[in-house]
Amino acid sequence: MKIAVIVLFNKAGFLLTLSAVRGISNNSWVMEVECVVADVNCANNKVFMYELFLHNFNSKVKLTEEEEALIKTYLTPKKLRKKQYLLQETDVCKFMAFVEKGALRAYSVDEIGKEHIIQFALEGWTISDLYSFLTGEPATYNIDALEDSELVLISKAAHEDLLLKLPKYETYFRIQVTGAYIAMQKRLTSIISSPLEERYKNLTALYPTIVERVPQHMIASYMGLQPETLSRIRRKIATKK
Amino acid sequence: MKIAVIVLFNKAGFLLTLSAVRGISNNSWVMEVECVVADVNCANNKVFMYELFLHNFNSKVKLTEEEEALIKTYLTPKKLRKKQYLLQETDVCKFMAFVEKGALRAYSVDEIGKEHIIQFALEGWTISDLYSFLTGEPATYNIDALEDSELVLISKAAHEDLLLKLPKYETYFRIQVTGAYIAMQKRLTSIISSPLEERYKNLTALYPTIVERVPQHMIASYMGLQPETLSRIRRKIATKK
DNA sequence: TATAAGCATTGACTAAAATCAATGCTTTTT
DNA sequence: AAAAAGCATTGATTTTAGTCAATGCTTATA
Repeated sequence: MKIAVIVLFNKAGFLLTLSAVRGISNNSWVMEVECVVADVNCANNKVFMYELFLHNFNSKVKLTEEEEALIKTYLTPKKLRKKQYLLQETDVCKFMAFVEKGALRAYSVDEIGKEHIIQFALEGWTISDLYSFLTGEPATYNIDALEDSELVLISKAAHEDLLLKLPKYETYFRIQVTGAYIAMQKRLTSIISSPLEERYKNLTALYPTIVERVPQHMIASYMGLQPETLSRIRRKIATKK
Repeated sequence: MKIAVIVLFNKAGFLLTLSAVRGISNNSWVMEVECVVADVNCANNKVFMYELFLHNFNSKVKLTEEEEALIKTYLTPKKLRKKQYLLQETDVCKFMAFVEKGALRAYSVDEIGKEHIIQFALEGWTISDLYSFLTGEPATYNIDALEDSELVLISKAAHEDLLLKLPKYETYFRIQVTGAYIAMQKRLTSIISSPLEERYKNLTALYPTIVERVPQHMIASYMGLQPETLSRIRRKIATKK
């Protein structure tokens, strides 16, 4: 006899339903449920192995098996449900987070309560409040999950230890930060020198997945615009074609 | 008998007058000229020793005397007169430049010929088109001198050699880039989240020397504004007090 | 020393983006 | 299944920044 445990969550990650069905027949409804069960198991129970992180690392600096094993001892896996915080303003940022799966954003909140998105992070990106992480000062950014996400965390202690013990880690980090610097410089150049229409086109060309997966008002925030303005720019582009 | 050679340059660095005075008396006019002569000699002939660069390096990673000597063999001194280019768009950026003395700017030029300043570099700062420098692609920025300047150049070959031979160089570079990244992230945050008045106040608070030494229309360009707009913001701030 | 170039400021006007308000649609929640 | 929340779009209006043109001042050039 098979037992299927049916577990349903809403998108924010709250448990909605929990029930068990015994003696499953082969009608289609139950077949579907079996699929869902498998999915849930996969997302919640399967040991998750830092695959993408290690792949990313190796593509920049090739590691031996022993080095990989060493690094793994410094990593912490973490799952975040949609809307959960990884970091809140005024807390000290204790981690750098590499995204194995999902999507996060970093944003600041101004005096009148408006959110301003400074960074998105999808699979393969790293997100953190680097200033707070490195100095121990309170964070000025909030970081939260836009989708259910799987992260690899590197703590401050791990970071410092790895810098000392594994020269390849310093190389990896150097390349990583340099790339982030160059990308941000391009973004800044685009902001101060390109008309809005160009900026939006560049963004969709450079990061199509972000534009697809993230709500449009967040793209507007990332561009420093009101959602209405971005909507009008999109219409302008669409009608021109 | 003393001989004073009188050499006068205009601000762009062109030689205006060259003459010699023999048998100098002690009246005040000639005394003044003697001072100028000393100054000119100092700026043009004195061997220049990477003092600030090495000081900056040591403040991040302490070097032994031998290591200092090694690094020096990789450095090239260079003087730039005001308005001279260090780098022109479409050329490949061959150097990172550390500013010992003077002031430079990096800027892009848009389709309608407008200049957009992406970075200033005063004493102690490093300036380059990092993307072009690291990839060998044509530069997208121009870099030129705002004042007569003294630079320490690090070539691509020197950079790569030092990364391999001197781990402390990698550490220095990593810290340098990380700092630049954090500073730029703050600038970007300010752009997308603060009203103009705040942005200008922040800029003067953070980099008073830049605001003092650089013409106002260049500050406007750095902020992504028209010169008239910055002028009006300054008046607004001034009248509020 | 006279002339020209560069720069900051101001005013009048135009263009662009923000704000306010309303609608229809989809997704979530109960 | 109904109600609520989130989201994108559109229109009308206000606010803000850009553009064009002129002036006075300082610095550079011939």
